[in-house]
Amino acid sequence: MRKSGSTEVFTSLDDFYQRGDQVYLPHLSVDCAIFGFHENQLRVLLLKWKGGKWCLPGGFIKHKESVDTAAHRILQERTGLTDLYLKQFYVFGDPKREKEKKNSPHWIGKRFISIGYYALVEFSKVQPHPDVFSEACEWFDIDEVPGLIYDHKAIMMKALEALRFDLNDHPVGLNLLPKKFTMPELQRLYETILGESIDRRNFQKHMLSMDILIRLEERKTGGAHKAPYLYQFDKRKYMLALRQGLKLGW
Amino acid sequence: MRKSGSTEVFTSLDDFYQRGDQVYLPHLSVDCAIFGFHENQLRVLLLKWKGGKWCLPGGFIKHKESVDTAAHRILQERTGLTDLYLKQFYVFGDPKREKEKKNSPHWIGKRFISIGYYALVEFSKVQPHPDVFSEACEWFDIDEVPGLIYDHKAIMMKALEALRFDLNDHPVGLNLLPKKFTMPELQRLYETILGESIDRRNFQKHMLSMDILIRLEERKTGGAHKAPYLYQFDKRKYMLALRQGLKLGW
DNA sequence: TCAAAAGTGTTTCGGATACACCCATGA
DNA sequence: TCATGGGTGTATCCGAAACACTTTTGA
Repeated sequence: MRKSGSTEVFTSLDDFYQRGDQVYLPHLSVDCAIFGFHENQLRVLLLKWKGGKWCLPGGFIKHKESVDTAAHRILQERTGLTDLYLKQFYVFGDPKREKEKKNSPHWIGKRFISIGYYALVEFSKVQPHPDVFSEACEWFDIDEVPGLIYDHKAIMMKALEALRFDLNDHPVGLNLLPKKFTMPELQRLYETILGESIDRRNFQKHMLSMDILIRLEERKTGGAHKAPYLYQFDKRKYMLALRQGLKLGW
Repeated sequence: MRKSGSTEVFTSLDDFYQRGDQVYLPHLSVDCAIFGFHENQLRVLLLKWKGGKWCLPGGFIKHKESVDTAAHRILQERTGLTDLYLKQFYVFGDPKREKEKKNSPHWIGKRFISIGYYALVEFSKVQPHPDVFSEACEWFDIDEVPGLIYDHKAIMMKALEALRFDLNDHPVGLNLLPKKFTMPELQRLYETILGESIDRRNFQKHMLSMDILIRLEERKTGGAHKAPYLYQFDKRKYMLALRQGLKLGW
């Protein structure tokens, strides 16, 4: 029993069921929608239960641990990343939210209130790791998500909504894109998150006018057509602009 | 022991300390910043502990109760209002957030994670009720708030920030103002929430252009100067506009 | 009668939108 | 050579911001 870190302190899965409440706060969980961007598509990382259904990666909060720290710890176990952008967006507190749950005597069979986070990760840096309850950990295109357990579909949709809402005043591009990217790639990111298409020329003009991008000498070669320039964010100016309340996004 | 409803099931304060965890979820609380608008000032409702310090009204979640329901129940006990606008805005989950707390053997002495809500109420309809722990319940001008226990000041500031952020796409005016109000009153509301002054003429033009206000025949008499018109919101159009994602506020 | 607040304009300006043209590349 | 995608530039429009004048009221 050492597949992931979350149950390190336990000797077996059964032990986890029995003694989990000595380590974790009861009735509280953290669920995360991990977003990545790959091949011009917004994606979300899901786990497959040994039962069969898919779910969002999640975990529990240790007795003396901050909720944010718990979320970071849980995500690190799933993605291998220590430094990812994480944002708490909602609490799901309906006592009936876990439809399929059987009221077992274990602490884990009780009612849980879930704190929802979304994470933005650089797709290529992620190494998906299933946890002890899961047989798979895979990326899904945002509009090809299968049925999920409990209210996880609702949680995911709310996360997406929050992301959409945050697009203009949070470092979304900075955290979803690789260091170097092209203008069209940046545009696709905005388009998939917003779910609408944007005029190519106006988008470029707008982005450049914000003075947060650095155009590199290189161009992205290998494409079938004219080679686009590569850009990277001017992280200092980017963060400064955000702090000043400037609307970045579209 | 029947000053408020929150401890109805208990026979005494001591009983509440002893058996509280049989009724409420452990480690979880709800704290509310209740906002009102009176005499052209944004105000917040605070409780005074029998110890002496002020705090935000709060409470706990029953075992089979939804978190939203708990927040409504708690607020009703403080304000007497059954129908108020309530929004969950953040979870405060730092294990060190309750500085002054002594680690007592009671459930209530343990570490608590607090779910923050803000409420918008019509000032005149509120009848402040202290709870069993409190000797007073009073309105404070938003920038004259005294020192608060734990991290309640931070919670209040975050609530205010959330309110500011929500101003454009949530029914803020509708819930803070009385049925009938004048255009200058509406403007003061926006100005105090945003913390900036707005051109009188542009504000009026803008508000009227959104087609969510009904001008009444009456005017507000008694003032020292020219009598302003009274308005009320066209609730149907207001809500429709919100649902369509129209930016209402300023 | 006058200061202060309220109602109703007009002018101006900038950012968003729409659209046209040229360039590079692989099929 | 040509279809496709990428880079750059210009005209237009609309809403926001700036600003002027009149009206009402109690002191």
